[in-house]
Amino acid sequence: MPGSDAAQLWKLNQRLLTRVMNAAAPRLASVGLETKEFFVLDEVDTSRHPAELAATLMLPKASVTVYLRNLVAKGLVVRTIDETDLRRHRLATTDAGKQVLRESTAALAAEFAAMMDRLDDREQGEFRRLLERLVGDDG
Amino acid sequence: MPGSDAAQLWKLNQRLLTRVMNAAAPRLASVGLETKEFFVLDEVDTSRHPAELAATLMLPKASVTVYLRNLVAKGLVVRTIDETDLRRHRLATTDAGKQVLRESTAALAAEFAAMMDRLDDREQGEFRRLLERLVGDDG
DNA sequence: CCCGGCTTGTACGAAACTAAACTAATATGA
DNA sequence: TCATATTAGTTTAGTTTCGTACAAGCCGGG
Repeated sequence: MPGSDAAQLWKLNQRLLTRVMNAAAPRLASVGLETKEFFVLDEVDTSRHPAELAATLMLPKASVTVYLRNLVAKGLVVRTIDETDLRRHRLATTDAGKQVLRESTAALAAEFAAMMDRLDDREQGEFRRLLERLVGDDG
Repeated sequence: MPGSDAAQLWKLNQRLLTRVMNAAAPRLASVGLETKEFFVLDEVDTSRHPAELAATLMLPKASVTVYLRNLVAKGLVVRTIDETDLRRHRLATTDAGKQVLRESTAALAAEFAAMMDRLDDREQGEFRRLLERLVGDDG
């Protein structure tokens, strides 16, 4: 229950998340996405440019560059120069990207739901509230 | 609503997990462990041989080989032949390994606690309860 | 205006990871 | 019994990911 139990809990949490992603990978592949690409694509319309995206997803900038290059090559994302800051790339999903994102999100819904079904609606709401507090602000 | 909400919960949880592990990495490094090595070392005395360990941690066998080689080189783990099945390597942590494991577990728990400080006592209890439900029995 | 200091995205070489092939030992079964 | 299939662990070769350095652009103080 004291400190070491927290580590145990975290270890199990890690395993749970890994298991879900492993289960989801084939479904993502069927719509042509790698797992990391999915997370990047999913975040594109929220985080407007690569640096912000890297910060949000806690990935190195260099890695984000690679994933974006792939997504652009697949025609799922477009890059344009930000006229207010010429260093920045404004990012946006294409229609095809939105479509793929919808499909992949739907494909994953089953996996996520199966994991979260251990909690009832109220608990899921509470869990979400606490998570947002913990993750919030980037801290 | 349930599906996409579950996905949202998944993402938040994932982000939190990554942040805690990133925060813990320097502390683990100070006792001479990489993050992945920590997970392997932690599992050595539970899963007796590499194949089982790979299955439990959901890592490829080849990766486990590498991590174990490093842990053995550091004197934290010993490999012996299993006399009942000569293909198998029996694994065990050394005293030094146990010591490092205690220290690194404490370090991880400390990071966990630091993260939880954003919540008050009641919320911390609730969060842990929900997390335990979620990962319980490991599913 | 312009010079240092900061930020943005990318490129490149190195490190980490993994899929597949390989060696060795055990199990199966005709 | 002994060929065949299966399992354990490692090695190898190819890919992915990352740390560092860099060019380009922004910003603030003189």
